Amino acid sequence: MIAEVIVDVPAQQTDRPFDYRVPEKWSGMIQEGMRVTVPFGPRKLLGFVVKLKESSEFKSLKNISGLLDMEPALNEELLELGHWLADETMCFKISAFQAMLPAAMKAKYEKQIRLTRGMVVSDLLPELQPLFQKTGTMKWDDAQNNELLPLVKKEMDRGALELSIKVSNKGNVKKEKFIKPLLDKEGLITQLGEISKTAKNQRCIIEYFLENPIESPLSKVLKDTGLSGYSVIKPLVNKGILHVQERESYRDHYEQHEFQADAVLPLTEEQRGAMGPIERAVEEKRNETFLLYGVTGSGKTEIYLQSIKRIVDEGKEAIVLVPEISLTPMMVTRFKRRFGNLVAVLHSGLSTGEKYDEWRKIQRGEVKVVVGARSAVFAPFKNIGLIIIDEEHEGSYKQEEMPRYHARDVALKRASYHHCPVILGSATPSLETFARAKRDVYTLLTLKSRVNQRALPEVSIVDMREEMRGGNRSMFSELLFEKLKERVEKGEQSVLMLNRRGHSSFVMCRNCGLVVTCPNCDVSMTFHRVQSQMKCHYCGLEEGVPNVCPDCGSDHIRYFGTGTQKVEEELGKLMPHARVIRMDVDTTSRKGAHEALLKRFEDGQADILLGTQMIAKGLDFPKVTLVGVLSADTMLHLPDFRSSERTFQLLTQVSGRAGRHELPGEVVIQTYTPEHYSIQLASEQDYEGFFMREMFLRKQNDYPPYYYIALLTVSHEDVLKAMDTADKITTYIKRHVSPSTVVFGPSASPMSRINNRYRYQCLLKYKREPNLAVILKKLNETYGRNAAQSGLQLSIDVNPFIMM
DNA sequence: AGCACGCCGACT
DNA sequence: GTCGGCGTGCTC
Repeated sequence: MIAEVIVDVPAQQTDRPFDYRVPEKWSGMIQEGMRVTVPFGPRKLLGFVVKLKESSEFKSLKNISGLLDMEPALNEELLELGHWLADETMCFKISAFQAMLPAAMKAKYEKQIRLTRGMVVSDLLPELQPLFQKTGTMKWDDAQNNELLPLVKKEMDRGALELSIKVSNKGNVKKEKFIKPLLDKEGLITQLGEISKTAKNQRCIIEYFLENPIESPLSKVLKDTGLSGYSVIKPLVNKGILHVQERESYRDHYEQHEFQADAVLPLTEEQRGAMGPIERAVEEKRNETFLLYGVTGSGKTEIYLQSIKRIVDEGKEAIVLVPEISLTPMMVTRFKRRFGNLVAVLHSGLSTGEKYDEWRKIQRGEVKVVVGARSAVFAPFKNIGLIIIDEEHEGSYKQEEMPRYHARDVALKRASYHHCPVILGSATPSLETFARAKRDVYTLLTLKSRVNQRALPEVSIVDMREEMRGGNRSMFSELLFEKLKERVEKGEQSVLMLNRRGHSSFVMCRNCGLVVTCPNCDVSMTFHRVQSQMKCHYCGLEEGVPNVCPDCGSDHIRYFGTGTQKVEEELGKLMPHARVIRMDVDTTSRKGAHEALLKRFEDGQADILLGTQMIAKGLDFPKVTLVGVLSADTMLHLPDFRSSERTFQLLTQVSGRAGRHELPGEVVIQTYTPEHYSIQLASEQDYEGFFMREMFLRKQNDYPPYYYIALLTVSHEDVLKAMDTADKITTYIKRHVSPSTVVFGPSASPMSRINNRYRYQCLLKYKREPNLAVILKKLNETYGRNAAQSGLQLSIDVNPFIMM
């Protein structure tokens, strides 16, 4: 038998199957989708079997050298999905396959030295013999560190030793010892009498099993008895008193938490109205896409939960995608309470091992529901009954690295394979989605009212230019400051949002106007107060703050703009009594910090929660009655056609944070452009008004959803090379596309230089471009080919989410 | 991506 | 004469 293998080399020239012979001993075991190790040139690599066949065109085949899986890592559906993903996003097949699996299943390559076949340990130099005694191999690094390489070299020249590469899983399966008594109560008591009085620890263990005569994990036994190490147990096992068995176990991130089952909430009339069509689609196994369009607080999650319940009762599985930042303990708790241990959770807070274990639970069918961020869309379920994408409009569903996929597209693809419905949920759907719902491509389900009948909060817009003219130079308008003070006095909570981290956004010389910019990226650097450092948010460069202007030598250096740190500082001055929690990338980077801060706020340990966008999503605190947006326009003027849409969505989302419970809520939006439609309409919570307005503009400018777009970015350390190549690419495209396609460029990218690489781009807008795949593939081949040598990088993003 | 092969410059 | 620079091309 012959296997076609995609090898673990992400390069243009190796992005095709290579044929290998399957050794006789594995012919019954090997299956498509399994990971294997294969010799590739002088190396040994991981590869995926994509096809099994009887014969090969190729004459001198090598053998597959090892199996890494007992079950296919990718089942038939996922294997096919991988090919589709590679085609669709223009990425290498190997990258597509790896993206669908947990990082733990990537290859770990270890150089090692091994005894040549036919050699025995005693043939070696005496110094080396003990090292090879056990396994006949040793790690290359160990040999190097212990200065053994000269000896090893000698033996290698003689042919006694040889170099080999060990290929293994990056992550490993956790094994745990389980201990149980082999004797009954009587027997244990007898043994207790026979053990010497000095063996205190052994007696302690026996006494433990007298009280708990059941099998327990070793870790539990040790913890309960306060002893440490297996060495205490071993003699008892040897005497035949205890029995030990090593078994696989799962690392459980939520081990410490207990989740009490909760009751199914009664649905409102409106919710039931939305449930009906979903239930019917589920019943009829119809591949229908729903847009569940409901204001914040309208009870979308309960609809998800009850739809999933039906699926699970029928023995089918469900995938729920949630944006990374909304995957809060609150959200997890809600699912765990309803579905207990039938839920797997996948998010970035888990360790590699924990993610691997959740994946294995899914693959083995031990769980029926997955709640997770973007990559959970690849959950290896075999019988999917429903896929849900919450906060459908969120940008985090689009992966910005190599397989540049959108989870929504993958979900729709998988749903069509499984003949199951998809629910897209949002209070502010993306224009693309809402347009499709209006054209009946998706079924629109609307939830107009909040579950508890709470009115939407009252929103005030403050014109900061007026404030400025009125002599208020602080970052708080009078209105916001008054309201904030009032809340603090009343003991109610407020949320303040500013979508910028750091202290001030930039540092400028007032004498010559120089702005401190990153030497690698041509973007202004951000001042961070705590470390008293300038940071580049794109390449991560950190530098000290200049005392004098590096250009003109003037000491009139001033900090401009406002960051979360500066707001915190000013709040401290203006309202010394208010307790503030600041939440941004800097205070939440430590694992678990995010949760801890929110918990503190929830427990009422602070009056004000100050943060960046991350506080805008999904949080639900009963005591929050005021939401302040310090500067609504920060993201409005970015060179991206979606900036209005994103501003509208963000403002609508934060506004929804206020007054979700008994107390009525208020929102204050500060802005320098109060007349802008996305700010006006967000304050009125008028999604449909915004939709109409924005659609008109998109139509005028040939943007999605009227046109599809593809963005090609060329980067090179040399400006001329980058410009020149972008020019050639643009010319090529112009010559080959159909007349209805519009090609822009080449132009400097809005981020003209990142990490010392100059960036030029070319943009295409098209309605139907039958040649697109061929053209892009061709470009990828010609310019991606010698990427390493020429230093040129070409990135192709079909349907980009961020234009920069 | 690695790694070998291979063809031209400055050295024991 | 050789060691070593990195251009070119191959890996079943």
